[in-house]
Amino acid sequence: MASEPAETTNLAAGSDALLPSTATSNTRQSRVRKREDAIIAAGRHVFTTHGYARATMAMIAREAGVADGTLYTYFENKDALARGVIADYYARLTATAKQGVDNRRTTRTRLDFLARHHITSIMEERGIIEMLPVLTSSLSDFSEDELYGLNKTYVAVFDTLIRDGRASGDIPGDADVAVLRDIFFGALDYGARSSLLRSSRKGARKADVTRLVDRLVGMIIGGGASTGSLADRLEAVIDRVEIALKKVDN
Amino acid sequence: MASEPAETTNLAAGSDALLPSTATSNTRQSRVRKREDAIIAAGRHVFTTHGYARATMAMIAREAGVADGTLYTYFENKDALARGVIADYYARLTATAKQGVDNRRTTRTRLDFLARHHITSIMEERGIIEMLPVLTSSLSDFSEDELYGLNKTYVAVFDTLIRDGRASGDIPGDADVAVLRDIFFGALDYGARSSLLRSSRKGARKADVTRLVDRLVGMIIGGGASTGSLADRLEAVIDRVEIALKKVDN
DNA sequence: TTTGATTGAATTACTATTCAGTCATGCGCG
DNA sequence: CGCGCATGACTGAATAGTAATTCAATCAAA
Repeated sequence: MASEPAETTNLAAGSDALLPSTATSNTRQSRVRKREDAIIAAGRHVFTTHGYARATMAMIAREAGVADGTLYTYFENKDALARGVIADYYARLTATAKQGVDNRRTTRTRLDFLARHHITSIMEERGIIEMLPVLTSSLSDFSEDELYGLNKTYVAVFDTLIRDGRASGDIPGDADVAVLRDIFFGALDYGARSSLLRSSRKGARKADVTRLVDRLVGMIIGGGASTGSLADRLEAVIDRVEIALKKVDN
Repeated sequence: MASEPAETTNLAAGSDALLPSTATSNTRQSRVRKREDAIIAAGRHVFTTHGYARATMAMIAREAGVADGTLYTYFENKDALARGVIADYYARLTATAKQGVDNRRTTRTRLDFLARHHITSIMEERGIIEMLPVLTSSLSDFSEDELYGLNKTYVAVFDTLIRDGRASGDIPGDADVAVLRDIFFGALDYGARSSLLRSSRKGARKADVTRLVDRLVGMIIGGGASTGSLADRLEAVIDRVEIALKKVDN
């Protein structure tokens, strides 16, 4: 946990974002914080493997090494605990995404990184994301929910990337950023799910990811798979005419 | 329910796919079937509005107009009932998708229809789809699950469309169909969710859908988002030529 | 009359949550 | 310096509420 390669994509556990992480400190405060971390880590694991409904407070307590009741001094209830887990997840996801993007130069490598980073994280902790609908349903004013804000902050990394890419001329077109966002994250989320279902071997999954990311990035950077030059499109049209004419011959 | 416009996109309720629907028949068999339909309809409504966890068997029974215990003569348990609802949903979704595609000529209009059809259905009955993760988690061999098969049959409509489009030269490139599928359905699912959260007005949501679908179809067909270009006009001409040729064939 | 569907009150299971009691820490005071 | 108390953390058995599920009794069609 101490010497983390700065460039890695995965979201190692534990939220040591704040405080100077004095590993030796043993004050009351620090122990409380450690415990909170342990509970969140346990929650992440249990929720990820069992899903919100099947996960029980008892499981989480046991895994965190505390009594059932202790959970309630840290989180008001199961719902709040799950939200805590998600908040921690988003915090790490956003931080590593930002960092990775800042470390690259070109729009293409940045986009490529962000795509891989997202789909990889999703695949590793799919269960976390799947709790979102359960927690937010029956919430008419979702825009006031903290989770909405966390997600917004996260996707802002993408939005900024697109705007910068446009400003520098790397990304053609002027489609609504929201549309590109839907396509980008939607494809990655769906791709993560289907790859996990389809391929059991890790190597196969990696290939799935590469294929999808390459195509997706190409579509966004290239303004469409076949850049849509007039000549290209005319050629496609000519092909169709020829095929149609063939029918006439028969 | 009797005189349904053939061209509509929405998935009217009730699964009258099979049997000649003798509205007057009053045999034991027919009443049993009617009751099953009522239960599925009630389940669909309750699950959609409350989500799997908050929906109770009592609610569904009340809404279906039967006693709690009756549900168990039709479905083994809550899980099976939810699966029944999903199966019915997929059956209708697939049927209307196929029908709509078959009713159009060009690859572009077919793809456009399929995209709108999908996102519209999702937006209307989002809760149904969100039950999937809950029901399938803890299922290591998902590929053996019936729901997997239903989904596969549904997306096959897209796969066929892409292959046909390629054969006729409408769709350039030779990227893995699975990749296009991830992008297509992923973007639509994600777009449905974010539009529902973002826009409360129905008109705004409609605009969201149009923007996303146009862009997405453009990306796959390769035409880009631009409209009214020379190429578009040529394509329109070709459509007319093809239709004219059909008439010649007859 | 038989047979299968239907009923809904009773049962069962499960778990989130509470709380009275225990414990440990760190601080103030002798 | 060391002692004991006040404070807050921690414990886990008991509670409480919720629904899923069962089943003996009833009903209605064939």
